[in-house]
Amino acid sequence: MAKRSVSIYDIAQLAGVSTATVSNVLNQKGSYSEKTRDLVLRIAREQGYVANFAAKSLREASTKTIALLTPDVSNDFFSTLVLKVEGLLRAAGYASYICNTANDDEREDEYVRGLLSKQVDGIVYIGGVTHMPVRAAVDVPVVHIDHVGASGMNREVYVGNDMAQLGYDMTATLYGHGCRRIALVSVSASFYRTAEHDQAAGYYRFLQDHGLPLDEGLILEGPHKQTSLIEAAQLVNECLDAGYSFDGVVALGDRVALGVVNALKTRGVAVGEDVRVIGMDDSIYSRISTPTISTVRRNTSDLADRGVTALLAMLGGDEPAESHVIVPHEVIERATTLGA
Amino acid sequence: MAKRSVSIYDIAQLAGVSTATVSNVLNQKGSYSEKTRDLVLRIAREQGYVANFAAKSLREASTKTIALLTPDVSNDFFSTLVLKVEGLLRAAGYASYICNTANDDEREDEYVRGLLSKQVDGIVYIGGVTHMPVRAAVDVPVVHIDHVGASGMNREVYVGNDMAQLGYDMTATLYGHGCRRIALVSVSASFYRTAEHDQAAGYYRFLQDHGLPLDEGLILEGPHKQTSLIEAAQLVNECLDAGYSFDGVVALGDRVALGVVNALKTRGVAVGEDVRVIGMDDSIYSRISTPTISTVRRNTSDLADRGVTALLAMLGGDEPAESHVIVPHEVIERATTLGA
DNA sequence: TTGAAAGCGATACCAC
DNA sequence: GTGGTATCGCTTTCAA
Repeated sequence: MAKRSVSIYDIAQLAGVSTATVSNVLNQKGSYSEKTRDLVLRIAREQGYVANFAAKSLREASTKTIALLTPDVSNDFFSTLVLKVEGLLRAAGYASYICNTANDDEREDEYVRGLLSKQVDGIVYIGGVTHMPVRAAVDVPVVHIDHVGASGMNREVYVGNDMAQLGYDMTATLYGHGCRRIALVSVSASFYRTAEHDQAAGYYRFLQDHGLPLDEGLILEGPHKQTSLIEAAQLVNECLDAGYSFDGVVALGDRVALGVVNALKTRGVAVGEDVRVIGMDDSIYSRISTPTISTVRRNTSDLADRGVTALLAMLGGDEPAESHVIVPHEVIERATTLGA
Repeated sequence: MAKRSVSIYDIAQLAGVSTATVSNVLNQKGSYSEKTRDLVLRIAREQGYVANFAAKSLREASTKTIALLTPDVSNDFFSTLVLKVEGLLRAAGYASYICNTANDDEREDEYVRGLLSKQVDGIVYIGGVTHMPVRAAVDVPVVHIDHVGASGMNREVYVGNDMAQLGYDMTATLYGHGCRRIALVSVSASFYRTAEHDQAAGYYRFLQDHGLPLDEGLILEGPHKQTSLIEAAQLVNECLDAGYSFDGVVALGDRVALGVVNALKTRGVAVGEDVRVIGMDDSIYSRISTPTISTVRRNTSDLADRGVTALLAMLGGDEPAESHVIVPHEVIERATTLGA
């Protein structure tokens, strides 16, 4: 089906030289006269020559391709990360193969198996949680960016944020504005499971450090059976209907935060005054909301950058500088904590 | 760098048979005894054999891979389409190679050239506008889904909506609610250039058909230099500040609509009552807004389905049933046209 | 500077 | 039912 294209052999024939010479010219390797170079190049252009990637890969046992495994490209945060990683890799001469695992273990296995057969030179996990079965068979360098899933392979690097500290800082921000009854809202289910646990741990630690009581009624966890937005709103309503009250909300995600804000607004609560809310990821949701939502920015450029740097080092045969890279985060205060 | 994997030859040695037999067993082709089959399969499994994709592709001059070219994966509508197309192709045994062109002609050229050398079996353009230079060299089947860019190749199919009719219907919806001074807001720039022109044409035609005057002051076009959201809000403010007035807004996109709604709300206009607004794409933006935004749903499942069906037909060597497929759209009325 | 030839891994034709 | 072998397009050594 694919184009029966002109091969290096055809070019050689037309130029009256050998395939070796053509290959040299095309790859700017070895030596050749200026005359042959011009001739070969001209003919190649005239014939519309395009190198056969399969042949090249077969011969070189390398595809100059990196697989990007992400649970959900339609997620704002992940897709930004994917795009940035792709850009950096492209600049380094690597193509990216984007794989959407939909957080489905089986699908991921299938992918990884396929990727191995496709001879990808490396793998970058972006976001989500992974199980490990197939991973054992992988012997290309692997980088995890904001991805949970220890495995203990040799050429492997983790890049991410300090999620516990992040949860701590979110809580601290609210506390700084005078909040003393702070709720935690998550619609985790399985998606970010472990990462969310870390954040929750930070929240718990802050409460403890500051002598605030831990009220089980203020820990709102949804099963993530519907849109985060709807579910978060529901959790808030159930909580308030049950007679609990709070003056601050740590929302694990901007979508969740938006749901919380909407629910509060509907109940006539002055968000940013009576109740302060902070979300996470600095996504579009936090910016389009009225009032605008305070959030935590995790530097995607940094995450991508550090991850790719480590990967390229490993691809070059070097040991990466660190196997665990922590990128700093930054609290962005907006109307839901600063008030009007 | 890539795994120095067990080859078919190794399996043959260990099983004491020829590579031909191993290949047959592995591909369930030709004939072989049950005994050899079990033996070969067992050894292959034991050795963790994975077929070398490059070798296979080289030999078969086909990669069972389809390239998906989209201008912007972070766009809600496109990414949904990409995901659906990918799913359908996977089910048909094809892998997808997702390429983000960022609507950059040069980058697209680079991609297409690369794809050809990678021997993709087909190309699916999803959204956006394309120029054509490199396309001339392509001789694999091409499908355009919601994509503008005629080329006139032989194996080529267009799948999309009737954008002019869509613009017409949007206007008609507002008209049906009594609107008579209807503005058109677009932040097009180059992105959907032609598609938006079609929609605008539908809007013009409706005005004409119903004897409404065309007021140049109500045609708001932004250069798309910033977020659609911000820009749309700005356009609305400028328009109103200039003394124009309107009772309906056709927004070419839900993000644009959201910007319009926000601007109006800020100015104290009762959206859905004094001014009615309709957007397009039925994206998350139209659903999270307060008030919820009326919109036009373009059936992504249908678009993906029709496109993939046509592609598979062409890959199978058949002529596709139609070269231009128009998928119906559907107006979804919400609070911004129905009122409270 | 240039070329002949081996070989990457898998497939498929054609004998046996 | 099974196996020898040419072949896909390219890179790379080694000689000339």
